[in-house]
Amino acid sequence: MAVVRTRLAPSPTGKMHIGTLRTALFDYFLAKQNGGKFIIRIEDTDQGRSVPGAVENLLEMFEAVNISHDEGPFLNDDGTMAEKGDFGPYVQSDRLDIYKTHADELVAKGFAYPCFCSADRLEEMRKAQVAVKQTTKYDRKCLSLTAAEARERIDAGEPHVIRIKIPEGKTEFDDAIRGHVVFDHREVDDCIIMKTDGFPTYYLAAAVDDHLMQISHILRGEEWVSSTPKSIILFKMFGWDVPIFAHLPLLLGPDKKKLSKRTGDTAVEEYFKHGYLAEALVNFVGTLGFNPSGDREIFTIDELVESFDLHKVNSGGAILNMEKLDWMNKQYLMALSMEDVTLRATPFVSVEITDLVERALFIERSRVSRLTEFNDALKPYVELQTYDPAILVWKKADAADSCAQLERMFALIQTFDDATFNAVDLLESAVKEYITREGLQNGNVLWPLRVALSGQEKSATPFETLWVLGKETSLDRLRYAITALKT
RNA sequence: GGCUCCAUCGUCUAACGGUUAGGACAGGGGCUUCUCAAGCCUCUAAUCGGAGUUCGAUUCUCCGUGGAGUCACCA
Repeated sequence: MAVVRTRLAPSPTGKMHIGTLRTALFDYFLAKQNGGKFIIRIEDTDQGRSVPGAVENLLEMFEAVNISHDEGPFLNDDGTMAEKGDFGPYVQSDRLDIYKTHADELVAKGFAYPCFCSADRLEEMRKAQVAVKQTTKYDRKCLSLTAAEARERIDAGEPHVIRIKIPEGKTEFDDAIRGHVVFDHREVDDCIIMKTDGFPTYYLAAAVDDHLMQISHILRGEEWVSSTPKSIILFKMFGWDVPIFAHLPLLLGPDKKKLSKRTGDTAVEEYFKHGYLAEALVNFVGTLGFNPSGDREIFTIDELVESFDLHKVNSGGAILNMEKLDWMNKQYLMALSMEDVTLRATPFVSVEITDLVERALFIERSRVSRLTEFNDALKPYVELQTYDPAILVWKKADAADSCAQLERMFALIQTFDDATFNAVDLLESAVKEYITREGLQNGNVLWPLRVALSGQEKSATPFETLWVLGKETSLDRLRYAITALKT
């Protein structure tokens, strides 16, 4: 098989879209699996829509999800950008002369023609076509111009565009995901390939670059299938080999329509802000429309690279199941080491990161779904929240018993050494041995102990809480609870 | 509306033409248990409809139906 070269060709019009991430992932899977290259190319041919900082944001997101490209723009440590790769430049606005040359070539060959129609005329024309239920497409008014006439008007400085002259016939192609697709050219518009401002449109720029950059597989969203004939026609006009097309199923909102800002979060950045881990997001998005099969749900990125198969990609759109993302995020959270939890949670936490906070984060990581929940989860550890002393009493006991148990615990815990306080399981066995030795019931002891330590009816185990708080704070809280029960 | 694509539990999905149609999320019940979380067990829940091919269709073909995408000097 020839060298696999995939490319992601985003337009810098805002934050990175979650669908863009999925396409990027599949590009990456396919390239890595075949020892190929993954290229990023910036499609900024619409000057009006380009947003400053969008490329930087895109590259930052790539860094965040830990997938790297082989060619294209890269972010330097100082925030400036540089390019890597032998097929640059990788930003289309730096390639204008290339497109101009190619457009001229098509005009010279009679495959394309200048058009002087105004936006107003075009609109009128479309209205008329819609009125008689015709396909809306350019009526080829300017095709009848002679070369001399056109030359004269261009030289006179008249604004014009270049349109491709779609030949008669039909375009057939084998989509790697969808199979055989046929389009009759009667449905294909003489679309514009060069705009008045001298910039190319997507069709021309993408075809030229995909060829020049030796792209073997074009992965893109399903919204592009209907424009595929235009791309293929261009490849053929230039006499180039046509790459393999694969149209990915759309990512849908809860309304089953193409995911938009109205119906859910579309920006990858938003998912990070909401406290999702990059690994979870990659796992989730990377298995949407593609499943390695088997009864597993959690996959590392390398496992996805290994098992990826373009031909096993679904063709139906996928609604984002946010509950499942939460569940998946939790799976990753629970697997984090103490060091990693601290690292990930720190940006979401408003209190100072102390040893106590680190321990609390480690314990709470299996009790939250998203990083944003840590801040609240931390509060009872950092500072005892006021509570009704009545909650100290276990449902099967009374206040007097609870108070007595707390006093015994106070005495017991005073005897614990540093080594015991250094490990949750040591604390647990020490307390439980005492309970057994004294012939007590777990509930009578553990419930008041835990509530006194956490100040909460629902919380982590008393042993975990002891470990987080340390001896001194633990005893303080027990003393407080005992006093509260006595008054 | 034209064109194109798509169709398995509510959602994400699995199933060489032969399975009691499997798994996961969510939901219900239970176990465990000092509470919550986790874990384990369990229940509810799907092949859009109709023809055809076949000994046998979730799977192949056709026709419906439904949904989506697209019809810009945006990508």
